[in-house]
Amino acid sequence: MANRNSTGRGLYAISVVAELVGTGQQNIRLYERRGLLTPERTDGGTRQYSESDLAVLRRIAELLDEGLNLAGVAKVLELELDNARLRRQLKLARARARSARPDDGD
DNA sequence: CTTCTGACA
DNA sequence: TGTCAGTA
Repeated sequence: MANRNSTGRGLYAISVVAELVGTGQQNIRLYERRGLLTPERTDGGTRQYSESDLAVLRRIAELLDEGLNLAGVAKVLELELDNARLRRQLKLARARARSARPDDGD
């Protein structure tokens, strides 16, 4: 598996993510400039990409391939994050309702 | 490794 | 507009 730090996230340098995603380092830096992702930085300023950053980059490649421009990709990513947050919230709310009212399940 | 600039489809 | 090469 990938290298792991104390927080349990695998870390990658931009050169390796570029090869994994199949794009150039320059493009990945541009995506960051456009607000599509925000990788960690070392004290020296070097980008450290996590496993989730890698997933986002693969998603970006997918959306670009479908014909979206970077502005559109940024919107989709934002909405997908909101959607994931809402799903987690709904799951919790359902669990609370279930325990408070046992005879009326889903 | 970083940033910026310019050429190309 | 996004990608890629070259540079400081």
